[in-house]
Amino acid sequence: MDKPARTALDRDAWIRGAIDVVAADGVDGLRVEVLAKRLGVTKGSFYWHFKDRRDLIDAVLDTWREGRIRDIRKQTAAEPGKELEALNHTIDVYAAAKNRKGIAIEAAIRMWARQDAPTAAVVEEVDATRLDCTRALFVALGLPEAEAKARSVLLYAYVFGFSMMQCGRFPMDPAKTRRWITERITR
Amino acid sequence: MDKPARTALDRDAWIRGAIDVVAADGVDGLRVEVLAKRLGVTKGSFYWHFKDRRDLIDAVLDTWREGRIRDIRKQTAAEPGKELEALNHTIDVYAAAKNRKGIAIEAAIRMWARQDAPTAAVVEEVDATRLDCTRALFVALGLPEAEAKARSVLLYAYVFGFSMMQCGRFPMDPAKTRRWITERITR
DNA sequence: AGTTCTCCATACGGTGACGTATGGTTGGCG
DNA sequence: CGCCAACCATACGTCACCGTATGGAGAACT
Repeated sequence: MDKPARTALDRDAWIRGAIDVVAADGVDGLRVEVLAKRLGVTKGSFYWHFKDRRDLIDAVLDTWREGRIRDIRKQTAAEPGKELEALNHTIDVYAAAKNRKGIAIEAAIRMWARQDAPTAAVVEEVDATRLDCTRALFVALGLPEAEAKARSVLLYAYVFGFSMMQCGRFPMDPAKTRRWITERITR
Repeated sequence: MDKPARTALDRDAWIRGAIDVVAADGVDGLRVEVLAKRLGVTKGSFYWHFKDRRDLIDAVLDTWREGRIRDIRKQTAAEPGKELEALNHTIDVYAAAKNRKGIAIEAAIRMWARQDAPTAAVVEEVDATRLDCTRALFVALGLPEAEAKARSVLLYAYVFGFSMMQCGRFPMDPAKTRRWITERITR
């Protein structure tokens, strides 16, 4: 009889801690011994749960990918006839940048993806899913395929670029500006 | 008589090499001994030209800041009456992403800015300049101040977000899509 | 009660990188 | 010719981190 319950939980604790570190210092800043100290244990624990540092990074990546895909699916879910609300909601949620940690993780993983091909594939998958979800909403609104695609690209590039720009400073642009931009993208 | 000509040139060679490394591996990947090997010399040379690693990073940052500010000024320069062309040209140049290395450097420095306050200030300055240059073009086109600002934010966020998205893959969107988006932003 | 399995601590060797100290080479100049 | 300054190589001590080997401590099972 295997009882991986506690083991699985501890592995997840490592992954959660790793995600915090990645958000703060990037993937390069993710060091086994440093993370161990943060968690109040030693390397001995780590190398029981993980094969090596790369194994942890892959686990972080997997967790991130599934979380992001589940999230975009949830945010863009819309009952028939409420697609416009869903789009506005999506822009609001993602461009609001209320979630600083999420943005930091996104930036870190994207940076890491430049050097690591498997990570690049994960990022590409997340991007494709996000583009597809919003594109589907525009299509449901009756727009032709080409325009729906163009609008989804604009939406995503804006939201993403915008969140990347304000790395640390306060919003800097009034709600009025955001409203104008949202209108411009969705209508 | 001081003859800093050759000295200054060699220091610049180090900076140029450092920029290449930053583009490829990020600021964290910028290591003194590794860069020295790349340049065919040893650390001895480095510590003659620079105080320490931080000194090199600051020099890279300075070079980047001045280059980016000069570039956006150049790209957005427009004779009276040709502001729309200038805007289209700007979007084309920056979103075309023909310059992969430039994008990589931008991403790396932005990532680094999350951990380093002085760098964050530099990034902020570049952002502000870029936003201001495009905003001025919209104002020259007769748009009210608020809308000019909103459009410049949309333009910049799009261009920047777009270039960040395709980290490695081929364009993926037809010229037609880009045209539609450009129209949407500028008119 | 003894054994086994899970989980973690400790100790070790190895590597890569930082910054310093010091010596050598070259070119210009008195 | 001899000297000095610019420029670089070599050698050194130090540190952070990786991954492994090994030894427990405690729960769980028999």
